[in-house]
Amino acid sequence: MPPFAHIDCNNFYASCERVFNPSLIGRPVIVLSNNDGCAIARSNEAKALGVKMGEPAFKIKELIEEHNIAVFSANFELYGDMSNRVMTILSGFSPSQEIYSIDECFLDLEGINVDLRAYGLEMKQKVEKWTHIPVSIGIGPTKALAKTATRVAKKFTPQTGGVHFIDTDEKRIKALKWLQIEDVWGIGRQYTKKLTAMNIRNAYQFVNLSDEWVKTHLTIAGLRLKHDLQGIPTLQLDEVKNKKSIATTRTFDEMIENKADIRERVSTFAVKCAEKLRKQKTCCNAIQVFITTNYFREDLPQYSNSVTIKLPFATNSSIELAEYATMGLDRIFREGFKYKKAGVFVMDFTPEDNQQLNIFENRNTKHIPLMKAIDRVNSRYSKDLIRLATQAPGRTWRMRQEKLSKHYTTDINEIITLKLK
DNA sequence: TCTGGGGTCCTAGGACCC
DNA sequence: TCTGGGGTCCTAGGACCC
Repeated sequence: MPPFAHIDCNNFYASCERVFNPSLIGRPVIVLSNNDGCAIARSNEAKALGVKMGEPAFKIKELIEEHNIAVFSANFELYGDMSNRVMTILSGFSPSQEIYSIDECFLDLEGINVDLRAYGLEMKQKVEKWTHIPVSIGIGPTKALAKTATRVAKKFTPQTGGVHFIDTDEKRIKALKWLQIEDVWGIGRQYTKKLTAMNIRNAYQFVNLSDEWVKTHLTIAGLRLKHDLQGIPTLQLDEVKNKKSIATTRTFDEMIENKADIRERVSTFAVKCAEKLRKQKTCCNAIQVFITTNYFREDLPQYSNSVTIKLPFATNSSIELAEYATMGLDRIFREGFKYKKAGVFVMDFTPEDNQQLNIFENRNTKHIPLMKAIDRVNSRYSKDLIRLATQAPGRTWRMRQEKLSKHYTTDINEIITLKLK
C-alpha cells in the first residue's frame, strides 16, 4: 500500500497577500476575481463573518465596511510565483509529486521508511518557515483518503497540529463518518442532491452503496472515488500534466452590443492564447470562440453560442489565431443582444518542433521569427507593447482592479523595501 | 451599477461505414 | 415497400475540480 501525502495551502490567495503585509494577520481578508467581481478567497476570519465562496462583492459591501475586511484584487502573478516556491520545497520530500492545482499537491511516500506523521510535520514546518504560507497535510493509503485526511487536519488543527495520518481502518471509518457528503472529493451539487434524496449524508454511507448503483448514477469516475475511499488504491499519481486545452475568457465590466468592440476583445483573447501556446512550445489544431449575454438579467433577451474551427495546419501564431477567432465570431454573432462575456479556447495540440508541413495550405513561415521577436520585446519592456491592429491600439479596455497588491516577487520595481532606523 | 477564470473527464447520441 | 446489426469516430453537454 503506497501511502500518499496531500498538501493543501490554507486560504492560499489570502495567505499570499499576508506574506507581504503582516499587518493583515488576524484581520479578515478577501481576494476578488477579475473585474473585482466576487470573492474567490477568504481568510478564516472572513469565512467566520459569513463571506461565501463566489459571493458577489456588491452584495457584501456593508459587511466589508462594518468589519473592516481587507479587500484585494486577484494578483495571479504573485500567487503563481508563491505556488512555485511552495511546490519546489515539497518536491524535496519525495521523488514523485503531482501538482494538482495552484495550491495543492500529492506526494508518493512509498519506500520512505520514517515516521510519516513526523515527516508531514517536517514538510509543514519547512514550507511555513521558508514561504510563510500555512499548509495542512493529510496522509493516507490512497489519494482520496489523503485528501480526506487533509480536511481532518485543517478542521481540527488544535488536535492534529495541521497534519493527520489515516493509518488504521478505524481512523478511516471515523473520518468517513465525519465527512459530509457534499464535502467528498468528486461529489458536487447535482450528486449531493441525488444522494441526500436517498438519505446518504456522509462519506461512510456513500462507500456502503453498491458498486452497481454508484456506477450507474455517478459514472465510472464516481466508482473510482468510492474504491479509493474504501482504501483500495485506484487513483494514480499523475506527475506529468500535459494540458489538453487553453482558455482565455473574460466577463466584461459592461454589456456590449457593438460587434466591433467584441471583435477587439475576441482578437485579444486569441493573441493571449497564442502567447500561452508559445510559452509551452506547442501549436493548436483547433480554436473555439464563444459569446454570451448576461444570464443574471432575466429581463433581457438571452443568446449564447459557440463555434469550433478546425485549422488547416497547426499554429501558435497570434496573427493566424486572431484571424480564425474573428472568423468564428462572424459565424455566431447576432445583432440586437447585449453581450457580457466572451472567450477563446485552443485545443488539440502538437509540439512546436513537430509541425507537419501541409502541402495544400501554405503556412506563412515568416510568422515564426516574427512571433519570437514580439515575445522578446513584450517580455523585455511592457507586456502588451506590440499588439495587432485588431486589438485596438491606444483604446485599451481595462479590468477593474482597484485593490491590486504589488508584484512583490516578480517585478524588480515592486520589490519590498525595508527602512532601517 | 456591480455576479470569475481555467481546467478535466465521461456519456449519449448522431454520422458514417461495411 | 421495407428497412439489420455491429462497429468506430466525433461532438455536445453535463458533471466535476480548484
